[in-house]
Order: sequence, then structure tokens, then C-alpha cells
Amino acid sequence: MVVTGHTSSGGPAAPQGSQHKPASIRDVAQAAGVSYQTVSRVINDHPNVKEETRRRVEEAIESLGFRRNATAFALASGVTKTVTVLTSNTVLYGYAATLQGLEEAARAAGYSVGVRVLTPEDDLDRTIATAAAAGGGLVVIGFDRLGAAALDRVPSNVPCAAAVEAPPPGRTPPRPAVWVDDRTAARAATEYLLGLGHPTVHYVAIPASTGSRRSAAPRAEGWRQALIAAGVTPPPPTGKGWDAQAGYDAGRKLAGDPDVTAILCGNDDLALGVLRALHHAGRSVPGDVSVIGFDDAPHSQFITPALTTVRLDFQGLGRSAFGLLRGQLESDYQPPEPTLVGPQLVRRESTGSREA
Amino acid sequence: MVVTGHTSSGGPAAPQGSQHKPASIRDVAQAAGVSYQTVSRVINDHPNVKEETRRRVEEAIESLGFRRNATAFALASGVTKTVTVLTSNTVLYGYAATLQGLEEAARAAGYSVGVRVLTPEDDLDRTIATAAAAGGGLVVIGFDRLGAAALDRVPSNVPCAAAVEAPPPGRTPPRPAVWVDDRTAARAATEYLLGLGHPTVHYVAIPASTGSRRSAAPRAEGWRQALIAAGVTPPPPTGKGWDAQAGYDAGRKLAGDPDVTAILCGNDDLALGVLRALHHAGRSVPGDVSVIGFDDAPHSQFITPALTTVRLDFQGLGRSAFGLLRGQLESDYQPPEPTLVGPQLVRRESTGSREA
DNA sequence: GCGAGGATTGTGAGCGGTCACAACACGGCC
DNA sequence: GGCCGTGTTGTGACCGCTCACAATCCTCGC
Repeated sequence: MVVTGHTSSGGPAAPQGSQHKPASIRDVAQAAGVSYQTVSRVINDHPNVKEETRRRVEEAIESLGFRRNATAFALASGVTKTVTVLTSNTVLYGYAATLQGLEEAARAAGYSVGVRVLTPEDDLDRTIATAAAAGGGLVVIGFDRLGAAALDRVPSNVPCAAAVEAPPPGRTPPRPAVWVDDRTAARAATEYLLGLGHPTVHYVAIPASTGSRRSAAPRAEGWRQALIAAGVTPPPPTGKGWDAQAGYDAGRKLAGDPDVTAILCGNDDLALGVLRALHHAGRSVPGDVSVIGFDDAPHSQFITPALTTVRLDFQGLGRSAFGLLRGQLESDYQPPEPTLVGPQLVRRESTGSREA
Repeated sequence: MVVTGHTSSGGPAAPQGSQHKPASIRDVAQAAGVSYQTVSRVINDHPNVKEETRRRVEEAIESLGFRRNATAFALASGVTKTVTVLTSNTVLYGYAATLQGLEEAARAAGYSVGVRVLTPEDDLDRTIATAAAAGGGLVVIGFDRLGAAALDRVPSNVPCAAAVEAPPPGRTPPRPAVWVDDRTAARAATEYLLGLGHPTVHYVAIPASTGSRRSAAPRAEGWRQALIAAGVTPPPPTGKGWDAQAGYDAGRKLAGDPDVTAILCGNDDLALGVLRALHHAGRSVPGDVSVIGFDDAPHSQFITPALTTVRLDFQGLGRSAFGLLRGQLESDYQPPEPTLVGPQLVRRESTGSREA
């Protein structure tokens, strides 16, 4: 079945009813019988405007349907209420949710938000420069390698904040940033599994956001720490990718090993793939194997078995990142301490005690 | 387990290395010993500039790190290479994927993209005016009521294109728009189910994008037509929502009725919820009941049973919508005929013949 | 050797706002 | 009545770029 898409041109070629160009501040001034500066005062509500004058101007504004030209305002004032989000992905749950939270906060503050997707193909510096040229500030989503690289290259004179996977180890971060403590969360999840009686926990990793630094990926790190603290040698992590396919691939290998009874996954998509692989291999969840995801994507509670996972407050992350940026843009704005809901282990059906 | 989020301020309070304000066209002119207009000519590559002059100017541009100020350019030229997407959602798969396709096309064409989320709370007209004030054009994602309403209210003098659920019945649409023929797709999916031997097919609907118009929702319409053509009286559609929870709620009711053996869902999330409800009711899929989704979200093939669904080319939809807008913005750009991949029924594990 | 005409370059104005400052009005004070 | 301070309004310049047009330079043909 192939049915093609359709287009409609939108009626007869654009007779365009009212093609008047929009009223300017001077048009309003003329209509109200005042100078353009007075109009400017009214729209910025300066205190010193006689009440009656103000009323006249406001009427003129109303009747002409005047709206201040954002471009001209930006040029003259140097203020651009704009955030551009740099991200390598817009569809994956973590990214999309962060973006959503950010957009909401930005909208509430009267900012408009732009999105610019990062790809390995195009020149990072050029991309950043273009985004920065829009005025306003940047928020970089640095969950992955590409985003982290972009963050490193933002020129120091452009306002910028970031949502990252983890703080850069040791050195003070180059930029204001927010993150959730998923190292601790991963550790707790692993301990939970251990507490259930599983002799060890295997880890299906998401790609690291930093180079090959040892101390990198916090989720992996938390998992490792928990195992070591329990006196267990961490098995080699697997996984190479973000999506369910990658999870499936990793899961196939793990499923073949009868000693594998507990698997922690770097995100819910991976977990979904793992679940699938386990199913194909005839191993039951949670009977034979327990699986934990990460992120708590909306559908995770509806799959069968419902996925035990770590809920992360991506929306809050996006909101906070915006606040951090706003703090740089508006001198009199003091960003609130980020109030993220902490990571939370959501126990559902994919985990169970080891029936030894 | 509650672990809080973290922030880092980004080192000592912004010593801001090179706080020079960026070079302007006149700075470059001075450095190159020419007039600012010549610089303007170079950056717009006008033909009549002596080769040697051009070279000198280019060197000056390079050494000063000049980049044309986008705001000033927009103000002076009246050209804003900007698309603002109006959408009520950014996370649901159909929306996110459309946005993704659009962003990609826009980026390739040198446009920057803005996103503005529509909510029932804030004033539609004001929102639209704000978005339009950014210059550039609008693309409205009109899959739902809110989006469709927004589309209707975009003033006729602002360039705008739309991705919609279906063409407005009868009357020529107010705006250039793209859509996929999901009516036909729904019909084919229903016929497939009927062909499998199911006496009837139940439908779990997504919320309609138009008012209470009879001819509205194309997916529902296709389903209805297929049933009627087969001489079956369509059972009342259920469902009120977009997400898995809504699917689950609808699914519970359906699961209780032993006569229900085939269910078509308005999207994959609903299908997921339905699957879950069926599972809870102890009815097997596809043994007892067959389920078909709509959209083919990335995870649908990894759930168990893998979901039979209708794949829709949202990315193509986004790309085409952008093309349509671009056609209005650039007089010499002729948008290509949209080349969407047609809807396609992807048969997986959630459907099977009726074992009568 | 000189004028025509195209190639090159420069000047002025303006996009639609803002800022800084000057000008004018008014009332109260001595 | 003159002076001052405050409230109110208007003028000029400018943000960084584009447009339209004028000015200058060449090169060519006769």
C-alpha cells in the first residue's frame, strides 16, 4: 500500500488582502499628534507621560494595530530575548523533554526559543557562530559527545548555559551548567538489584559524552562503584548506541549467558531492546532476569513487563538551564537555585528477587 | 532515593576574556581602506568589485573575525531567514518527527528555526502576533484542535504553511498545507484486519483536530468506510486522549467485551495502552485480539508483541511544509512537489487471523 | 586626444526602534 | 516678578546594515 502525500497551494495565488506594511512608531505618533519619542515612552511605560497623552497614544496604537518591531528593537537596544538551543537530537526522550522544559520556562519569561541541531557533518564553529549571531544566548544540551564538544567551543563572550551529563571532572566547568546526579542514582539502582539477591549486575551503556576519559560517564561510574563496594568485579559494560536496536544487539549477547540475571541499562530505549532480546532468547523477565532502565520515558510504564527505571527530571533540567542563561542575560535577574526533582527509582515489573 | 540536581556557576564570575564588541562593516572598511559600502558588496558578492579590492576586504574580514550582524541585516533588508513553528506539543512522536524533518530542511536552506508551543491558556492571537513579529514565516503543526485553530487565525499577510491532519473538507484551505493520506491508510489497515477474518474492527480514536464536523478525522473516516464497504456497522469509536494512558482506559472497556477481536488505534501510544489493558485482562495478542497502531514510532517494533502499525512519513511532512513556506518567502523559489513516502502498513506481531 | 560607456567606488538616506540631551511648561518659593 | 526644580515633550544621533544614486576611474573607438 503506497499512498502519496498531498499538498494544497492555498487557494488562488495569494491575493493577500491587507498587504499594508505594519504601522511604525512614527505612524502612531502622527495619528496621536505627538512625537515618536513619546510613543516610545508609552510602549515602554516610562513614568513621565501625561495621563491624557498616554491615553491618546494608546488609542492610536490600538486603532493602527501597532506592534513593536522586534528586529528594530533588538538592533537599537541590543537586547534580544532569545535563546538558541544547540542539541544533537530533538526526538530522543531525554533531549525532547529537556527542550520542552526549557521552552516552557523561556516562554513564561517572554523569550523566544530557537533550535539548532548539531550534526557531525557540519562545522561546529560555524554553527555556533551562526547561532550566536542571532543575538540572545545559547543553551547547549551536552548529553553526548557532540553536544559536549560544542559547549567547549562556545566563545567566551557569548552568553551560554548548559545541561550536561555530569560536571567536568575536577576542573571548574567552562560554563554555568546543570545536571542531575545520575551517578548516585545508578549506584542506588545497582544496589537495589544486588539487594534483590543478584550476584552481579551487567551494564548496557549509552555512548559517553566525553572523550575516553576514565572518570567519565556517571551512570557507568555509579554502577561500577556499587559493584566494587559490594566486592564484586564489574563485568565489562556493553552497548554502543542510544536506541532500542542497540539495546537489542547488546541484549542478545547477554541473553546467551546463563549467569546474567540482572541488567542495568543506560536508558529506557536500550532497556526496551534488551527486554526484546531476552524475550527472543526465551528468558523471562523478571523471572530469569531483572532489567532496569534509565529516564522513565512516558511509555515505559505501559510496556509489558512495565519497566523498572530511574526517573529523571529533564523538564526541570531544561528550566534550570534557561534560568542560568537568563541570569547572564539580565543583570538584575538572579537565577533561583535549581529545583530539580531528584532521580528516583521507580519500581515496576521488570525487576524481581533472584530465585537462587 | 532522592538526589538533588546541581549547578555550577562556571568559574569565577565571568572575567570574560575578549569582551570587545564584534567588528562592524565599518571597522572592516577602515581596516581595508575602502568604504563600508564596498565591504557590503564583498560580503554579498556583488559582481562589480575589483579582484584586488575584494581580496583586501576579505583579508580584513578574516583578521577582524567579522560576521554580518543578523539583526541589522534583517532590519535593513527586510529579509529574515527564519521559520517559527507553532505546535501544541514537541514530545509526541508525530510532532517531534515533523519538527525534526523541518529543522533539517530549514538548516540546509540556511534558515534558523524557532519553536513556540501553543497552550490552551494563553491567547492565541497574541501568541501568533508575537511569533509573526519575529519576521520570517510560520509553520503551523495542525494535527490537533489547538494547532488547527491557530492556523485559522494567522493573519493573511504573514507567510505561513501548515502540516495538517487532513485538508479542510470542501472549501479550499486557507493556507498552503501538506498532509498524508491517512484516511486511505486507515481504510487499508481496517481492510487488512477484516481480511484476516475478524467480523468487525473497533477503533480507539485520537482527539479530532477540527470541531464537531462530521467529515472530520480522516483516520476514523477511513476505518468507517472500510467497515461500511464490507457491510459491517461500525461500532462506536472510543478513546479520549493521545497517550498510552488514554489507550489503556479505552482498552479496558474493549477488553471486557469477548466480541472484540480486532482493534485499530489512532496512534502507537494508544495501541501500547490497549496492549497493556488486553494483557491485564488476560487476552492474548494476537491470539485473541489483533491490534494495529498508527505512526510507527521508533519503539513500536521493539515492544512485545511487536506492533503492527501504519508508518507515516512525518519527517517528509516537515520537510515539505518548510518547502511550502520557503516558496512564499523567496519569490524565485519554486517548492518541489512534496515527495512523501506514502503511508505503509507494517505487519508485525500484533495482528493475526481470527481463529474462528 | 577626447567623449562615451561600463566598471568601480563612495555618499546619502532609511529600516524602526533606542538613547542622550535640549526645550518647554508649570507651580512654588523667596 | 524672577528663579528654580520638576514634569513633559521634542530633537538629534545612532544601532549595523541595505538601498538608490552620484562620482570617479578606466578603456575603447574614432
